Amino acid sequence: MLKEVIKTLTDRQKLILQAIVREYTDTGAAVGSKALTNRLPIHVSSATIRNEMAALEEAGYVQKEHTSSGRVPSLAGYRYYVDHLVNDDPVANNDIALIQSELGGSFSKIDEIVEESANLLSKLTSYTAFTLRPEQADVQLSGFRLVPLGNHQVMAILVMDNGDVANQTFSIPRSMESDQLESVVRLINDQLVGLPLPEVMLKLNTEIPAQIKQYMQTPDGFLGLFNQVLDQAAAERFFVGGRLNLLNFSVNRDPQDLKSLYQLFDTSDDIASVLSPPDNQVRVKIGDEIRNDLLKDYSLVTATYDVGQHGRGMIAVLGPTRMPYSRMIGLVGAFRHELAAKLLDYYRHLDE
Amino acid sequence: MLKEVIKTLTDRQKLILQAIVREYTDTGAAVGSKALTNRLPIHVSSATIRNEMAALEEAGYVQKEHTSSGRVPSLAGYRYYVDHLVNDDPVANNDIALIQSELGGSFSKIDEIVEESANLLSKLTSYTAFTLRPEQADVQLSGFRLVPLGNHQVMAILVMDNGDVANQTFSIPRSMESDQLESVVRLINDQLVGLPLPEVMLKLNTEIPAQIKQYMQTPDGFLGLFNQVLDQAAAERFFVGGRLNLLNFSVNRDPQDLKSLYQLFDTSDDIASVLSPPDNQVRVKIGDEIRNDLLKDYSLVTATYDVGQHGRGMIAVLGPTRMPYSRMIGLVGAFRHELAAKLLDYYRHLDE
DNA sequence: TTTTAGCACTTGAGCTATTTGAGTGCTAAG
DNA sequence: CTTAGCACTCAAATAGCTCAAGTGCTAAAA
Repeated sequence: MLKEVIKTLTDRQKLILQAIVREYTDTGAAVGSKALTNRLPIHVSSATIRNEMAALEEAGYVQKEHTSSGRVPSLAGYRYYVDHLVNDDPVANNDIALIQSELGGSFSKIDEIVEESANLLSKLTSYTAFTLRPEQADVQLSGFRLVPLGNHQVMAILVMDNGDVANQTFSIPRSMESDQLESVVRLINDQLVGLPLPEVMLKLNTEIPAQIKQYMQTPDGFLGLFNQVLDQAAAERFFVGGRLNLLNFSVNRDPQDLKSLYQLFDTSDDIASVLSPPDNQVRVKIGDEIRNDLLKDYSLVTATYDVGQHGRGMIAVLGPTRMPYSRMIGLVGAFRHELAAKLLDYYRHLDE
Repeated sequence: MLKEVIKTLTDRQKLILQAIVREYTDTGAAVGSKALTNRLPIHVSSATIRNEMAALEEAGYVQKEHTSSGRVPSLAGYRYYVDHLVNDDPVANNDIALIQSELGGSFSKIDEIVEESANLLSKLTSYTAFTLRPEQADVQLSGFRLVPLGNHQVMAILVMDNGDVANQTFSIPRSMESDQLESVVRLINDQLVGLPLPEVMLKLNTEIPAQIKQYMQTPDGFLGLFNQVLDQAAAERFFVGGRLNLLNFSVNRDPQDLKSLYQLFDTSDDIASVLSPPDNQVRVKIGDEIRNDLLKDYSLVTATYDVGQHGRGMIAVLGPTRMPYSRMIGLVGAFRHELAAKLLDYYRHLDE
């Protein structure tokens, strides 16, 4: 993709573009030259502003809704604003306080913390928020249990070395003896426990089936179960908060589109791919930069958060292109910081 | 509540009311006397129909949107239609086929079947569907396990005699010894296993705390956990399918109302109380008969389904008051039948 | 050369007729 | 009891008008 030529703007043009974006994201109405005279730190007449606006329009940063309307920022205008003109508003103190108090409670799983983060972030922004739990590249299977529950029901439990637990109940053939089960547990413990997950998956599809046949006639079901449990654990990485807020900032949209959007939220693989690039900053994607047709009228503020050896997660806020970017960027930045701190704290308690 | 006086209608008035309801639920537009002349099995002039319509309006079964508009059924009109004028349309063959094929797969839990039913029912109707899993009045706690997972993590597993399993992981104090845990398990098994759930809850709040104190300094957390697991199992009784379909038949509604509705769906206790009376028929509640302000512009078609000794569940469809009642009643009737059959089949496999 | 005042022009939003069509109630004749 | 006929009503669509906010351009002022 060719990088757009960035027109050089004079300082005054920058001030005007900044004022247009601020005013428009605040009010939602196209902004005219007269209205701007009051909002600018410098004193110039509306005629001068009109001239500058014409230049900004020429450069592609603002556009008109119709011949005699005020100007509205274009996607390029937002982009320029976000790249060069946002000011670092300090995050409101009570926002920080709210984050700390809501994340301050005691949680019994990281997933709960990450899920609650999605809700909290959507509450703070009034938009829709996404969170991805930290992914540890080298997580290992650290324990395997089969617990007979009676009635030919058995619960399989997988424990990971990062504290994650996955479980699933299933039925076993009536013909199966309990010492057969024990043999299977021993086999799994010998062969798979202590290995990183990708290796576990690999072995499950190569060596293990042959060995397990000694104890079970039809190991396929049992092995499928294993995959299922691991998949399920993987699926729970992704959380959405404030789904319904989408209704607030998507007025006048075809209900069919809304449905598609909600379906997109529910297919975590798809949406995750849309999200953050893995660099360590707050990032803003505007309109079609999101590279998803359904989201081309929205903006996305994303950031990773770093939990040291336990990997990195991601948080994101989806809102209208005319969102107050300064506030959002500040908020997401603060949030990622608080969340990382909370999770580090959580892991510290777990390990000690 | 006083029973409304039901005006006696002539046969011709019944035909006209029936035609009005049909036409209106089909098209959504108020229906006039002229349009009806073609839709009626008898031949009368529009003037006659006008006279009859005036009588129906007098009786409260239809109303006008404004002085010179056609007629629209009133809630009482729908009620009369549902009570006396629906015809038993045979359910479409491919609807039945679809139900059977979607429910035909193999499921590992009844909850999955009941949840899938909610989705399927919403798909069939294009409305929003609710399902409640069968409740067995006298379900007993049939097993209790504590599985140490390492790292001071323990998983508690409760098994019910109807095959339900609930589980939760939690952390224990580092000071706790494994023989203490074993004692607790023994205590629970001796005192609680084999009892019906309500009694389990009772004892947990009376005798048990004192006894458990022998092994644990602070049993509160542990007992709270127990409640939590049981609550969680209870919360999973209730499923919603086709939430988003609400958007289709709630156009022009305040987004705030929609949010309240979705919140209502998520508080299963509230919504469950709104649903079916426990008689063994397909029931229709129209508008304010639902006795919930948020739902007063909707209709609800509910039915119980009977799984013999394993109790009864419930299914329901929520749609606009102008829904095609004949089709809905037929469909819900067929669905409850198929679902009951599937569950009986499931339990038969489980018990054998 | 840059800024500004002034002015003619454009446009959507809001308002007020006006028309049209679907529908009603009523009356009087069949 | 039914129906044709007619005067009447009302929402929805259409057209015309005004108003406010905005623009671009020109020529004078700085």
